[in-house]
Amino acid sequence: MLSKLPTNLPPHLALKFIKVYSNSGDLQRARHLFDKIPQPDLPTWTILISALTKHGRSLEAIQYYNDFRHKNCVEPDKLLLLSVAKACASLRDVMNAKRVHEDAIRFGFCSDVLLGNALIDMYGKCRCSEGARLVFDGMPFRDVISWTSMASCYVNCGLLREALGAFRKMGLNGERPNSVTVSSILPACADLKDLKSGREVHGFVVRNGMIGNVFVSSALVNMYASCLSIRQAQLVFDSMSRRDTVSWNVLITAYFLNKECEKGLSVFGRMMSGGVELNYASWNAVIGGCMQNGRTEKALEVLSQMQNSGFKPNQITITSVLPACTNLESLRGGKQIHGYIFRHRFFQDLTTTTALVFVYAKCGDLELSRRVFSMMPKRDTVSWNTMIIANSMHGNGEEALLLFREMLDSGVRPNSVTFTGVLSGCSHSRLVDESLLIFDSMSRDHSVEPDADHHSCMVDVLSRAGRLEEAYEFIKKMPIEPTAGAWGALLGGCRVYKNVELGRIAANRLFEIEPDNPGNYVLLSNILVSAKLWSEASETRKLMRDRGVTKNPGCSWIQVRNRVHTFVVGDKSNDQSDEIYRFLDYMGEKMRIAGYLPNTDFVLQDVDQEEKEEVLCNHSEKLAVAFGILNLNGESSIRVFKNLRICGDCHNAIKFMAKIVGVQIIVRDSLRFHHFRNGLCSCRDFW
DNA sequence: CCAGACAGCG
Repeated sequence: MLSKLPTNLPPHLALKFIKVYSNSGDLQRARHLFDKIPQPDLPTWTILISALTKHGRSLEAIQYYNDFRHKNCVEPDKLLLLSVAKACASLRDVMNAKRVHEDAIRFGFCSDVLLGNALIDMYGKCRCSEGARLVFDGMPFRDVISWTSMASCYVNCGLLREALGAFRKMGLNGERPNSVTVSSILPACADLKDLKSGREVHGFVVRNGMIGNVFVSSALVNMYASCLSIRQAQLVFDSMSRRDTVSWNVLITAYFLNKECEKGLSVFGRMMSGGVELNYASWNAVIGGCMQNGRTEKALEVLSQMQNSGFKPNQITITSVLPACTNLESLRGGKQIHGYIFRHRFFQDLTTTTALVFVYAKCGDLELSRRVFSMMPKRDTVSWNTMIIANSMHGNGEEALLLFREMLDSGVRPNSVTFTGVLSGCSHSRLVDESLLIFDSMSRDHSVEPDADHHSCMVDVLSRAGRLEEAYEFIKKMPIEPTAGAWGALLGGCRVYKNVELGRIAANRLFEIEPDNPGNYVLLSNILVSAKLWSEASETRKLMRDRGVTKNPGCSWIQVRNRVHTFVVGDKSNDQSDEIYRFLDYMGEKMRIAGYLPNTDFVLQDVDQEEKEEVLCNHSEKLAVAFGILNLNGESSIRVFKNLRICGDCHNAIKFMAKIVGVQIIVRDSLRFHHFRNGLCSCRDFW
């Protein structure tokens, strides 16, 4: 067909045909015809470029615009620049945005409000507030749209206070905000959780009769929800005369955000039975909401419901349910979703890939985590943080530190999470001097003020290095109130280095701050027992009992093939229990020969020595490890998960087991990962 | 020429 088109048309006819084709959306023909014209005139360029933009073919529009700039001596007109500005906005193409801006200045369109507004909007979509400001400040006249575009640009750039400032200032400059302004500004109040400003805007909305606008009222519901004023959110929703899918989605999100899962689910139910059209955001809001509230099983149930309704999980769905694979510690599930991500080419997306990096790390497979990270085309603060934290969890402080330096070199700015990650990595690897340097540089070089967690990390660094007095001094000199994290770090150090005196001080503070945490009583009791202060140890346990605090039952689990097998202390409920105990007996003998001595300090019950040793053999982590070894199936490593900190005797015993059996044993306890290999643990015995 | 909801890190 194309070949049959007339060629060598006179210009006025070519323009006519290009116009017809462009308007009917047949851009293939329009382009074909255009490309044959040796010297297209301005109206022809404009027609083609604006048609391309209008039909979402922004990349082509920009290509033609650059052609136009290169080979043309014709000046662009306003309409042409407007179209290209729009194309740049939709592609967030800052480089070409600047060219359009340049041309607008060069050809004297600076004083045009319409084009100026379009340029502000373009810069806003490109997240370039400096550019937008330049245009805005240079405008001789500004209207509501100029102000709204500027405020909207600030919101896009995360400059929320500036956005609110623009909203307030425009009134002083004689421009009255319209409903678009209001719905641009409310998300800023929401993100800032600034209920006061939000109410102020709400008042403005009521006074100006904008409440009937569905954009405005949905934004109000969202604002109240973000500020955790769920009743207000519901009231606004109830008062709405007209509601669309987004209004409902916002209300669903509101309840999940306020931790009211059942209400969120029931709103979703009412939405479905009321015949309101569902979209991806509706499903994702429910699935994501369940995930955020720890309702993993429910999330997966809604996921299959979603698929049954003909919605294929999209990038956001996948990113929301990925953490389910860490909640269940299901590496296999993670790999399945990885396949899905790969097949659907969700790989370019930073958020999705970052979530995957984290899932692999949390499932215990740091190698896979590294591999996904290394394939990421670009990385932002969160993705670097994730990889740093992954290494810290696995006890690779040196690598965490290297990644941190690499992150700085690549020009990505660290935030407070970055430092928590690096510092905790340092503490696990005993990198004391390095972490002191980094701690000092936080505020000075990176304008991140150390918070309570960072201080706790430093106490941990010093405590694990055995510098307990220094750690205590550090706590005493802290500019902020020491948290349970700080005292807990000191107490942990006291356990490792058997320091009774400081252990008592730390524990007594902890008994005040978090009287219900059983771990603190257990730790102090362990310290006292190892110092042979039996009566004081039993006093501690009595204190715990008197306060009605009970030790959380320890439990360990391991996934073999598709099933998760769970063990508690002395568990005999597993199908292979007999085999497990026989194996542990046999192992015990071999371990003793290799030099293993049971450490009964970790037994809390008042029983005699022989019984104590027996109780040790029963610990859930030992049972799970034994089960794993018995079901290796040719794998060279096993992964065990435990809900509490690993017991010291088990830690020692597993080192022997890993050496004797010749496998890698990975145990994730409540704090970190331990990689046991060849008689050693990656934590270098500072668990 | 200006507006909304759903996703990642301790």
